[in-house]
Parts: sequence; C-alpha cells; structure tokens
Amino acid sequence: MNFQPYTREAVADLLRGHDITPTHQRIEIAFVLFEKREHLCADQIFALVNARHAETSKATVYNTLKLFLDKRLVRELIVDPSKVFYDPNTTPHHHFYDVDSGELTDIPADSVRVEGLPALPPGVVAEGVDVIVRTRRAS
Amino acid sequence: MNFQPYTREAVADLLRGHDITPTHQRIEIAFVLFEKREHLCADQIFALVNARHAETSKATVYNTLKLFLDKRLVRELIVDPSKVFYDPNTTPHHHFYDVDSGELTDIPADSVRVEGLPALPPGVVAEGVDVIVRTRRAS
DNA sequence: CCGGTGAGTTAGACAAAGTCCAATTCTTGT
DNA sequence: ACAAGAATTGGACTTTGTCTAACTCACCGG
Ligand SMILES: [Mn+2]
Ligand SMILES: [Mn+2]
Ligand SMILES: [Zn+2]
Ligand SMILES: [Zn+2]
Repeated sequence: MNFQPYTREAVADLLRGHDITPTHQRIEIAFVLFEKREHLCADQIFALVNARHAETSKATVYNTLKLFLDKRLVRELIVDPSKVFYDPNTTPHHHFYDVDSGELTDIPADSVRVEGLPALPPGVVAEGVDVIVRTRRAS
Repeated sequence: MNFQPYTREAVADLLRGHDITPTHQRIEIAFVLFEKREHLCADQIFALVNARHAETSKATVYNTLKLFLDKRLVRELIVDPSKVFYDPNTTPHHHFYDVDSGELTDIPADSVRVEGLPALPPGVVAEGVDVIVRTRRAS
C-alpha cells in the first residue's frame, strides 16, 4: 500500500481495504496525507482539509487519525514534545529529526541494521524499533 | 557523573560542577532525580519534591528542568505523546518503551550497534541517535 | 551590620494539543 | 423510503507547559 492514490475513488478503495467505511471526511483526510506523503500533525491536517471550504471538525480529525492508526493506515511519530506527527508510510523506516527546524526526513530501513538488542522481558512482544537521529545546524 | 549522590551536599557539588548555582529548590529537584535514577516527568517531580512540605512551584520545576537540560545534567525523552520524561542518565543508552504501561527501561548502549545510517545532509550535525523499542504485552 | 543589586522563585493567567459529550446528521440494509 | 446504527459536530473541558510581573533571597560593598 505504498502507492499514490490520486483520485478520491482510489482513496476510498484504500480505506475499504483497511476495513474503514469511507466517509466524505475520512476520504479528505486520507487524501491530504497520501497526496503529500509528508509527516503532518493534526492541526496541519485540519487546516489542509478545511482550506477551500470548512468540511471537517477538529473532533473528526482526531477521531479519524486514531482510527487510521488503529487500522494501520498511518503510523504515529513521537519526536516533538508538543505534537504528534502522522506518517503515511507504514513500511519500516527511520527518521532524521532536525531539532532546530522540526523537520522530519525518512531514512530507508533496508540500509540500517540495529544489532545487539537484548532479549525482551518475558510476556512482552516488540511492536517496532524506531531509530531517530536528532540533528542540528552545524555550530 | 554516573554516581549516586546521597547527600544534599553531594548534589550541590554535582550542580556546581555543571555551572549551576545550587539553590534549595534545584537541590531538591536534582536529589529526587538522582536518588531514584528513574525516568520521571515534570508533574511526578513536582509531586515528589512537594511530598513533605510545599517547597517548589510548578514554574520552578519547569525552569529548573530546562536549565538541567541545557547544562547537560539530565536528558529529555520524547516517547509519550502527552508528556516529556527526564532521564538522569546522560551517558548514551537506549530504551524499551511499553506502550501499554508507559514504562521505560534502559538498554545499555555498549551492546547495541546501529549500522548503515546514511550520511547527514550538509550543514547539519548529529546530536544523538535514539533507539526506542516499542513493546506491548504478548497477545 | 545594612542597603542595593541581580539572580531565582512564585502565583496565577494564558496557550496549545487533545478529549469528551450529547445532539445531530449520514450511511446502509431491508 | 425507513429504521437503526455509525459517524460527525460544536463547544466545554483537561492536561501539559509557558509567560509575566511581583516578590524573595543570597551576596557584596561600604
Ligand atoms: Mn504527568
Ligand atoms: Mn500539549
Ligand atoms: Zn517517515
Ligand atoms: Zn534512560
């Protein structure tokens, strides 16, 4: 599911494929995320979706992002202390995070190897391994 | 500076070593962090410092944590979408993060190798590499 | 001592991100 | 077309963190 759905119908199909009933609001939100393929936070999505005409409430943006997360249509990035970013790329990959600008850049997973991690405590299972390289402008 | 300062005087010395004027409030906050050596968030620190007698305001807790961060006495962990954790261990290491319980556990850095990271964009320098293994209770 | 100066602390107002709820509006199946 | 459940909504609310102007305290020179 790493394609670029250009039309609303393609987005609706993508949603159905993830067991999400495609409503007008959900289609617009998914369209914004998959059109840009950028790391966006809730209020950017809210602004983009409502740029032309007011169509979607704040509550629905948050409800929908939580649903997308649950259905594995997007993934959550916790790197900024004040807001969550949503990543339309759910394939394993890592990130550069520029602490000055707040900019997030993808690092493809295939080149990176993380070795020597200790065994997990019993009764616990790994959900994912995130590598975040914090960067800043050279002194 | 990975020792356990048991006395207020030892904490004061630790602060002076980091160019921090040791005030009563700063000593109490550092004492709580270095006594427990746990990952604590601001309001836990606020509660612990004020457990016996009210001694320190919310503003001072936040001011002080920012100062400690700046002076590299503690490090910040961005892992929970709703609050920042402060880590008294500033030596390089990584973390397990249990998404169910919110619990953070250290992973010593020496065993872990991260290989194959791409070169940094020009004009940018790495500040650190964080590896976070998200875990949850087995199905 | 004592008064001045600057650093540190404080209460409380404020801001931003996110949650919750009851009322309303869609969607879907029949 | 209709009923029933699902989704959406405005707005109140909560939580985390920031800001500011007043106050306090430690320290120093006289
Ligand atoms: Mn808390
Ligand atoms: Mn917040
Ligand atoms: Zn990404
Ligand atoms: Zn740690």
